[in-house]
Amino acid sequence: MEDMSHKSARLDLDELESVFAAMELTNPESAKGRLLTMAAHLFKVRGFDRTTVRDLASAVGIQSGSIFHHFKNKDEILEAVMRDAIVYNTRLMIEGVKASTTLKEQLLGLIRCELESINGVTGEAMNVLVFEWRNLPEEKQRGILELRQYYEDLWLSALESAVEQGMVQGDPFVIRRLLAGSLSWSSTWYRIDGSLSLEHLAEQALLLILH
Amino acid sequence: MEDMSHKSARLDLDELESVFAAMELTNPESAKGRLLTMAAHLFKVRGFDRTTVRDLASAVGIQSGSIFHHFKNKDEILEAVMRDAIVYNTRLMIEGVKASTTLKEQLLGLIRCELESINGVTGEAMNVLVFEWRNLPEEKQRGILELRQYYEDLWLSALESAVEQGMVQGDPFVIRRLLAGSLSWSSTWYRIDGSLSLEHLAEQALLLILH
DNA sequence: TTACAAACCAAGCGCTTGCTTGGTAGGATC
DNA sequence: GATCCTACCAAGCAAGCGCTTGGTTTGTAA
Repeated sequence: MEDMSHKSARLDLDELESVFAAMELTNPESAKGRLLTMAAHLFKVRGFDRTTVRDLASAVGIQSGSIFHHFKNKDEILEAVMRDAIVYNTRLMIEGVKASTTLKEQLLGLIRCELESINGVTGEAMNVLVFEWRNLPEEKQRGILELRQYYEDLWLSALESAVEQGMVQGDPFVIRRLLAGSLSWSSTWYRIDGSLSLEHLAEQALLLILH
Repeated sequence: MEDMSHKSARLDLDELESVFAAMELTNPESAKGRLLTMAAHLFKVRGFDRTTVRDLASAVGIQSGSIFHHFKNKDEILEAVMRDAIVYNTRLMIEGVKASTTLKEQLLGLIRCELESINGVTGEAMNVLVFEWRNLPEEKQRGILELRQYYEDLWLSALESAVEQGMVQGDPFVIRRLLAGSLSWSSTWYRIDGSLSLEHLAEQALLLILH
């Protein structure tokens, strides 16, 4: 049995770094990297279930059976996409928080980071993380949730400070959920090359929580 | 060719009423109604693709082939769930708007209505509408979008008034999208029988847009 | 040159899927 | 009491699915 005296099995920065080192999503040099990028793309536009291993294989120019040289099964591809998406963006968030001096700046930084993660280069993978969650087997969900915790803790501690200082009204947990919905949902309507800049959108989103 | 001089083919209240009369989702008397309720349930918890017609059939106690006496194919079940969910909740919204006197009250009413639609009795069907959208064939998406327009127009006109009066800051369209994300997403974390009442959540959500 | 592993191919197996078919039970209508 | 219609069953087909298998190519390093 595991020690359950802690609320959750937190992972520290070192662990995060080691997982980061194994990330392949953004590496177009390796076959596995290309497979993951294309998987993120197809999983986003068609959904996980409607994407067959034959679709994925022919999209990267190999035979369907060859996929299973790189991944044990289809679920593991989904897991890898999600894991890499989280790890990559958690690193960006940590850097963003470090770089900001005021609390307001920090909140805006977090919002901008999250908007970029879901509408920028890793957008397809993050979309898969958000909208294909149910397709991940439960045991693998737990592992991904653990990775996500680091990320969510950054948000909660920032919001707690903001509430203490009277910048934000309400329960930090509820506010985080409401805001998370707004930001995740942006991928369904926001176009990064449209007339609304991501910076303006981030400021509008910051207005939601500030009082 | 249709007349395309109008931005969208708006449907009026009479049409809405006639579609409403054919709604079966909430009718446990008819076999079709029970089928739709169970479909909404299964589509929500497993997703459309992972719900087989055999699952659905055995859940209502008939043979899998018998489903196709009521629906031409599986897609039409999804469409019917979505259509009934929209029509039912649009009616509630119209009544809510009529009943409110002040603008603030109207906004709170719209928020409460949307929260109830997605977390209350029609919650499973509304969840299917929001999260299984991609699984609906494109031609059917257009029909459902048309139904949704009435509903979205209610929101936009209320927000436009609010911006004019200085109650709300920003572009009504963007604000509506951000808020729609918050409210839709609530189904993933909010429990209607938990410690946070739906009324309190609605007030917290209203705080997001008010300034 | 040989040795070896990683990357991939060609073929197809076993299973599940949406859906079809031909038929039956039971109630309403004339 | 014959006719008809709605709601269903029992059986199964064709297609598509994830994944396996045994073998071949390709790159690397001794």
